[in-house]
Amino acid sequence: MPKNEYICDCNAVHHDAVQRALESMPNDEQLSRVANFHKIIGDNTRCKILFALSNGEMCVCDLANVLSMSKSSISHQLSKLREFGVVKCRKEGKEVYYSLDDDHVSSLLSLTLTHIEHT
Amino acid sequence: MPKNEYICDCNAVHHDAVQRALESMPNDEQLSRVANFHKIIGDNTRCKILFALSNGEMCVCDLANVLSMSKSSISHQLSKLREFGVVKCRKEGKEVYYSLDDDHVSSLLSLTLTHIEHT
DNA sequence: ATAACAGTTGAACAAATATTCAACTGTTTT
DNA sequence: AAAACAGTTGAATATTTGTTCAACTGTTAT
Repeated sequence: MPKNEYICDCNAVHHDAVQRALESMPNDEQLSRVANFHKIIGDNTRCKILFALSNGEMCVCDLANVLSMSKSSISHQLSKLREFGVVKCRKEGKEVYYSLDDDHVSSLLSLTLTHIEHT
Repeated sequence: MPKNEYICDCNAVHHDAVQRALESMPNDEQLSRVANFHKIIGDNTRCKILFALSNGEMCVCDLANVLSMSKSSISHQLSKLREFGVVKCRKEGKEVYYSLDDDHVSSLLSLTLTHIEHT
């Protein structure tokens, strides 16, 4: 990459390091998915929902009471979580039961929790 | 928890499930830290910075070129990443070299990447 | 000393996001 | 059939968050 193609006006560029980083960089699609995955977990409300669901399935009403929030608000967040494949749901009569779609998420949360603990 | 203490107006509450969720729920402080940790990674720009740094330290200018963004923007994000203990920096003359503060982050990223891959 | 440079910072602006509210499904009960 | 209920949805509002811009710090070179 010739110097004049750089965005930056400075001379302090370490060409080899830049090159290496560019080569090993995941593509845009992968990068967005990684970022979005963390973004979806990176919210207090959704985090709380996920911790609650790690004990087993719950209906919207249960979650509303656990989080002390409106059903509407919970429902909005649940639909986001479902959109990203983090939770799934099953309907039974008037109620809808939500549960974690993936053990990965649950184990990731407890991993993060223990990591946060000793920092 | 008596029924009249519930936020929600509905009768469909599963008291035992709600109770269990409340008992196992991490406290507010822990929860915020877990959520914030994921939030800090859950952004395209910061994610890209972290992937770049997983190859070794880089100065602000290098990162600006890798990401094709302004030094200012990169610097703002770096200060956030540093605030949360994800990266650290070392000064050498006019330049400032950033690196990952914790192997945990790097391994978390590649873990997420592989998880995202087969979904 | 002065100029050039790498990086930082705060304010301003723009974009993304969370919650509320009200209206709406679809299911069950009377 | 009508009423009651669990949950969903879209629009509106409020808040958070990312980038830009311009001014600034501190270091090195002239």
